[in-house]
Amino acid sequence: MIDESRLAKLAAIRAAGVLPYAERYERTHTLIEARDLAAAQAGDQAAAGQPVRVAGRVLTRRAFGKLLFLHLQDGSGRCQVVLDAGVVGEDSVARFQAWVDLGDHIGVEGDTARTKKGEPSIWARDWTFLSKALRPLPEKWKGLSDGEARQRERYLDLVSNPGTRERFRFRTQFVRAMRRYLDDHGFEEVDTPVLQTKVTGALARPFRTQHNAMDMECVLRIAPETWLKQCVAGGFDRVYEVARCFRNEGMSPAHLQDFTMVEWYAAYWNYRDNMDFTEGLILHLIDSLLGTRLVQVGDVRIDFTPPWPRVSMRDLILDACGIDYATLVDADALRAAIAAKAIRLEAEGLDRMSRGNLIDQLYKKVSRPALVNPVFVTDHPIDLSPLARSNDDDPARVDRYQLVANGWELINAYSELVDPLDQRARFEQQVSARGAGDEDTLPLDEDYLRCMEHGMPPMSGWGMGVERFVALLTGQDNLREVTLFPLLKPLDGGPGEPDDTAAPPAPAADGKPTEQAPAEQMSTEHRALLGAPADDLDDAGLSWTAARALFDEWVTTPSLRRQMEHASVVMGAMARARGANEAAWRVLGLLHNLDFDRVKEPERHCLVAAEALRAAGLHPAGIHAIAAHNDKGLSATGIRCLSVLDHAVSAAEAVVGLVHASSQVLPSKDVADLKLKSLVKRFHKAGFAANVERDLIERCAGAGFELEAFLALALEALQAESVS
RNA sequence: GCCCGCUUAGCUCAGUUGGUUAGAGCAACGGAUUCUUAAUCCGUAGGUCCUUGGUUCAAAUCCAAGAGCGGGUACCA
Repeated sequence: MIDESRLAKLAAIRAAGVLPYAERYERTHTLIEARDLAAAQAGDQAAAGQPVRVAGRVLTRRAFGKLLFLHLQDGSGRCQVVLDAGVVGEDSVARFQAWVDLGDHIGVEGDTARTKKGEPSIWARDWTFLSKALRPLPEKWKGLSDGEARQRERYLDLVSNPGTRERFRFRTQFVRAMRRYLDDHGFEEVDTPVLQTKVTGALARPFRTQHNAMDMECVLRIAPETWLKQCVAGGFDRVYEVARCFRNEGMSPAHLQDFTMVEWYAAYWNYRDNMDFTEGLILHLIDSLLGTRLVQVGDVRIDFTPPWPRVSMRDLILDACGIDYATLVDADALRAAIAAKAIRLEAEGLDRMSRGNLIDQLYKKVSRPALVNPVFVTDHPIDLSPLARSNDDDPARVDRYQLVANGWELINAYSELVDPLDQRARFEQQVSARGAGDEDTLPLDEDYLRCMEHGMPPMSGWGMGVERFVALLTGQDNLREVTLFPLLKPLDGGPGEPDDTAAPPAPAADGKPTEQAPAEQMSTEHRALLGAPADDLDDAGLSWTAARALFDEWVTTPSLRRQMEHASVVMGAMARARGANEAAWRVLGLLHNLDFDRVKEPERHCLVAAEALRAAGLHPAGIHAIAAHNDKGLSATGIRCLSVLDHAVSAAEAVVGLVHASSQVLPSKDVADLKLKSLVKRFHKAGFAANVERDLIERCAGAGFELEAFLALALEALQAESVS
């Protein structure tokens, strides 16, 4: 809800000739710099201060009539500002009281000094209005605590909860420090594709999307792995990427669908070199950013003191439950051993599960939850690692490790598989596993194989979930707490909180306000199809050329083509008269009867077109406007003529028929000879051109035109068109 | 996907066994105040109790369905 009193203040500011939204403000100090200057002074405001210019958001205010204390906050932190009528003048203080609300931004020019009570402050000599806030800040003491609000309106969380600000600052510093460390150790940062044609680099389900121009389905990457290894093949000996990845899978506190992974690869290293380097990197990050190797997450204390144990998965499981999977060579034997130990795995489809998956499930059940302090879990079974190098002594396992802490997998690393024949065999095994019903397998990647066939150096690398690590180091148990704007379902404009982006419904032709049809009256597909009404469009979503091409493809009957072209002309004139987007309005006019040649039934007319127009990219509100001109035929869908644009399309399409009919009865049959007076007369003569729907023409009122003015506008536009 | 929980003023929260006109603090508005820092004091205004339907003489409260969010679990690496 926009605050009425704030709007009134905004108006008062404007009325006084002051810009409520300033263009810029020259700062000399951040608030913390200014505060530190003041703090360094003697404890008395009489002491000569430093002149400063600062700016920030007004967070608190304590007014004593002629003396006013406030706290400003900028990116550095907070500082108290004192507005003393004896210094800035009584007018200035009064203006502040009348104009400034908590949440506004102001600039302050003054001198640093302490107050009588010793608070480091800035004594204003002048202040400047910088930006008016129309909505209030959250509670000033307790901040914003509602979890959903904190995610939906993260800016409020950031403004009012210092802990949130610090956490996201930490994330920035973490990534920055990691980049610096990698840069300092000979790594080069690259960017590889997010939009790709093949699922590659990990075992996960992708998000799918459509590439229109190339007419093909694409996927968003689940990992940058194979691209980075191709970089190494190309001669980047050490390479890394801070890679946004997308996995279309279940949500949980430890899984995001849209997350950041850092991956690096180093030529000539194996996974043991990798572990050594990783221990150094992580300790560097922790030491430089936290200053302690003890991290508290909830009740759990995690100790990063090195060296971190390196334990094979086989030993971990053996220790935890006495099962040695190395002696159990097939899935059934392992299943029997698990059953014999009365261990209950909760996963589904256990009886069909492969040996590798069973080992993985067993590890997750009996071992991983107990791993609190960092551990390198090494030597995974080969089944689950199609891109990792198999062990030279034991081909059933791979040279791989995961860094685990707090029960979370933080890093996944291996000696990379660079043998193209082995890699091809692994891919083929994946493909046959898929054939056997395992959905999450890697498809054969011929491009990647080809690269490997050209020769890759031995190498090792890893991927780290940035959110997981940052969450761990900031003591959070949910990754959303370290994601600035996590994905949330949109709220439809509920009562008291209307959708700010939707245009208000325009008055109907009779001048009474209309209401949007109840959503439940529309079928789901129609609702999706028709979109929300709008009074104007910033962008039709479809160029004139593209619209013309559709028009040529769909509309063949000459009279219909003429009618639609004329409607476009009238729409253009209406847009000009209203100062609306002429190009967009013309497109709507040209396309409004797109499917009329193909669809004759009134209850389907416009629906077929709507589908095609949506596919072509036309703005949903434009589709709504076009469909609304047949709202009688489409009444079952619940669509109604609501916005200015809706009314405009109806009026334009109908008036064209009246003008045409009127000009046809003239001796010359030329629209140039048609007089407005006669057009008006024929409008009111019901028998004349009876199938021209007069009530549609009257919808011009809903687009802001008097009837007669609208007829004049349409006539003039069509006459101008016919001469040109 | 399934199970459980939460949703009351812009924010933070009360609200008894179903019972008068749904309350408080902050924020807002009016007033007092030249050293406050969660300022204080006096006064005013602010509500679709998430939505819809039901039970009842009576619903924020009970029931049902739906929405959003959270937690668990499964799928999934």
